[in-house]
Amino acid sequence: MTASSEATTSPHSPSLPDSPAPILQRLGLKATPQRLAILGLLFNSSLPLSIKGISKQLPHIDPVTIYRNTSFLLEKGILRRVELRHGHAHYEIVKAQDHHHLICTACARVEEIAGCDIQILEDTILKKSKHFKSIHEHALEFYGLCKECSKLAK
Amino acid sequence: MTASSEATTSPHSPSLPDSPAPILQRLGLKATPQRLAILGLLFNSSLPLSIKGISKQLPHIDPVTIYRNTSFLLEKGILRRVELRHGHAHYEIVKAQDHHHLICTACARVEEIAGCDIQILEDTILKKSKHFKSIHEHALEFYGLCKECSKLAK
DNA sequence: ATTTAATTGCAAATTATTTGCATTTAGATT
DNA sequence: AATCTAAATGCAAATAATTTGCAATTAAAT
Repeated sequence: MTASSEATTSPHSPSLPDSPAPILQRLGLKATPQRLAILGLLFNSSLPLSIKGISKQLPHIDPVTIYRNTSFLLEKGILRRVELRHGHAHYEIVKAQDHHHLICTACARVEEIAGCDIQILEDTILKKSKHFKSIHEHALEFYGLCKECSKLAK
Repeated sequence: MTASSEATTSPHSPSLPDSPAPILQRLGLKATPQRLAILGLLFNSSLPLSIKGISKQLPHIDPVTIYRNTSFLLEKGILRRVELRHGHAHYEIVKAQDHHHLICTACARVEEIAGCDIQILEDTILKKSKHFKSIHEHALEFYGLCKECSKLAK
């Protein structure tokens, strides 16, 4: 209960991850090899990963452990769940700079879109809303065809 | 095959639904009572419905039939699938004017946000993209707290 | 070295969704 | 109106994603 949180960490907003181990410490989570491996993988991935994707690269870790860790890290705000319409969840590290994705609806290609100006809309939306008080997150994905699939068109 | 499509319908884009029966005819689909009921329900709903939501209001229709019809109508562009993070799909009629949703992450409240200017971003995004040729759809949802849940805050 | 709560792995349950197949039926044809 | 046929339905069973229970293990505090 007496978490020695003497803030030796950087001064930016709550959970801007530096690297796996410090993150876990900061949250008071045990740095198990499984956790470090999962987080490490996500840190090095340029695109969101599915449970299976993680599982394939870390076959010695039980998928249940991956499920539990991802949803835990999701709650803690370290991970974000991305909807790619592939029939299962995908996760990525929450980075300082917000971004979105382009998803090919023909093949499974995903590309990151840098930058995001949506947040500036949020105040306006709330002003117009009848029932809502605050917005803490948004999801924006673009679905289309990648160049390759566009060529194979019919 | 000889669908008597003599365009008595309005002159706007491909599938802007008027009402259940005409839509089905236009697509060459049988107007079964089940289909009409499902479409009718969605037409009258101001918010996206889940399979269960539809099922509850139409208990005499087998859920499998609802699954099959929603995914069929989804492919045909009559319905859109909305991601509310409730653990299952939600569907709504595709209307002329694009819109988005506010979803309370504490209770399950959903509110519609009228209007959308995201499409004007699409060209810019494609110009910057390395692999993508076209965008035909986007999903934008805002997650936050509704006023009621905000009061019950902790 | 000891302790303990957190974490893991395995088995089994749950939930969402899909598929196979025999029966029914909307709508076209006569 | 009776007949025909492909499309659509309902039921049972399969699959896929995710969650839960519990005993065994382990990180990190003492």
